[in-house]
Amino acid sequence: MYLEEARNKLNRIAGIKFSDIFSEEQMEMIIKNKGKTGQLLELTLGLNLSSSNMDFADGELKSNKCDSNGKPLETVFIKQISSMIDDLIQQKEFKETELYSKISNILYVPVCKVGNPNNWMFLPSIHIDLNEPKYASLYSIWENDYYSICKQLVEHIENGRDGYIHTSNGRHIQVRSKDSKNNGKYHPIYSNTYGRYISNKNYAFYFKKEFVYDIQNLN
DNA sequence: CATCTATTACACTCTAAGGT
DNA sequence: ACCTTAGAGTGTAATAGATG
Repeated sequence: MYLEEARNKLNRIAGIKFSDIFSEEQMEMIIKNKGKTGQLLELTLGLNLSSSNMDFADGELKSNKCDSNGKPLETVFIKQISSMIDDLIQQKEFKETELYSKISNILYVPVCKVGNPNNWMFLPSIHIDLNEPKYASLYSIWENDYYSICKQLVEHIENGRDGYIHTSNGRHIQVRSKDSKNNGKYHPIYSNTYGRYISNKNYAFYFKKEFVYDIQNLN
């Protein structure tokens, strides 16, 4: 499915409260399972859940918790970094990274989660196509963020007191820890470049709230 | 310096994919 | 067929930072 098709579908259900879109059973899952809303959105748009890198044939779906005005209440998760850690350490060309392909064409969907889950709703989406002239400023921010973060990670590894990576920030993009325990253990990241573990747990790319504020101002 | 707010690190659930 | 891992989604406690 292409992003545009999903955008049309989404905008037909934007503003309708969840209890009028989802079944009682689905509503129960939304309350119990913290990650369910994004998955139900994918299913409602006609996507299949998968762990492939991209949601659409030509782009990515990103939903985020916000208030009734669309003000973001959380950072936006992008992807884990363990699979591309050596690309980051070696500062691979931004346009050739999995990160770029993931964020170069985004359908951003704010999800208003105020009060009773029955009254939650999707808000109108924002389509961010980095090739559009109006988003040229975003491209340079993200490119700068990417190389800045790469350098910060290397700095942590080579000169930090523990030799491990730590939270690294750009203007819009951030790398910070994101992992869970399995049998009491995290999932450390191993670097082939250094031939050793460079973290004690997994880390991920996130968009900071500034990203949302900026794309809202551009629209 | 006490209190409020934002950020950071960690926690949790589910699914697909891949190995045995 | 079963188990493990990675990746998608989130929530929240504790800390750091801002503010009166």
